[in-house]
Amino acid sequence: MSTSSRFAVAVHVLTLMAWADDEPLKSEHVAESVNTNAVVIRRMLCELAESKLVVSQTGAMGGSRLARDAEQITLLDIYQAVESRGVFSLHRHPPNRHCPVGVNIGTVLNQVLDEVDTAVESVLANITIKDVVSRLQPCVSSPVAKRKPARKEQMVAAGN
Amino acid sequence: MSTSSRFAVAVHVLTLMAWADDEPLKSEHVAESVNTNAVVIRRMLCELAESKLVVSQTGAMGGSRLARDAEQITLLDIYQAVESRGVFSLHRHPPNRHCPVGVNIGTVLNQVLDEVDTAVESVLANITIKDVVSRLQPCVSSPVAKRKPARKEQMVAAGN
DNA sequence: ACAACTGTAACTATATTGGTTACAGACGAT
DNA sequence: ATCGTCTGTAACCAATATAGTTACAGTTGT
Repeated sequence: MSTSSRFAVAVHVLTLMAWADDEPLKSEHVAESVNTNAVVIRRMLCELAESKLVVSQTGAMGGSRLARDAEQITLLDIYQAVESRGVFSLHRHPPNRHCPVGVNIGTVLNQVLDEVDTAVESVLANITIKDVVSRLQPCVSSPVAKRKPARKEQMVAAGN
Repeated sequence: MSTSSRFAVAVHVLTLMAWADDEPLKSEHVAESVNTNAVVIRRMLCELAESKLVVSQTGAMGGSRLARDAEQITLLDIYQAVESRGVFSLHRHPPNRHCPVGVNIGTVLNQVLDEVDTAVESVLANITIKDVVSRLQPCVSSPVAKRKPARKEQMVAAGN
């Protein structure tokens, strides 16, 4: 479904800043860790700045850092800053309103999608960037991700 | 994030079949209700058939119907049949493994994404197609969807 | 045999994301 | 003051996923 890694990248970026502990990071440096182009990072930093999660400084010796403590930034804050829509979408074109199912399915689907969004949000609201940093340290020796088999396996650090 | 309406359409399709109560539906007829092309529907019906949610019959007087009772089909079944990946994706290219954050962020992110997937799945597992059909009837007079303001508003039955 | 269906291939169209180059403007250091 | 180092942003192109369309082979009831 989601073809976008925006959330993953945004969490990565803010984690780097928490790790750097208030020292401003250059977009070029962040891009190296994320393994992408610095402009992609700067675009994302602008969105994060609009949501008051980071502050950036232009000019020489500039860079970006967290706008507040790492334990005051939840993954929900990040999610809302960089992912504009909910988890699912409705029909591209509205269904046939002359069909008894078509005319009302949208209302029911919206109720369901709301339940889903709420569930996702409550998971994300309970994890802070500080939590992510803490979870980072214990796994120095297990560089490969493990996830439920149901999900198409996603490797990290694979060939680089 | 999700640019896909596959889940919404699949729920719509199976709801139609539950509504039709075992009478086989033609793809052309389903497409009319969904407001799309019959081939799009047939493609999706093939996926749903592979997951044993519907059965189709070729030839004259053919069509598709539910493979089992509407209360035995959950939205999780549908989700797993038509949406291949989890809610979020990891980085497109693996992060820099020479960075202390980059080398381990994938592991931590996968843990988080698993939590999210699990939350979504447990919501969907508790709603059946029969539930959707029941929720359909009471809303004959409120054709416009209402969702949480956080989500970009999605209208149904808008201009058709 | 014929008409009415599904299954499927082969396209095209559309949208979103990511990557790249280029450059204006901010700012610290000298 | 000006120079080098940054961010912010516009304007592209590339890659990917989904949706829509036409066409047709194969299946089946009548």
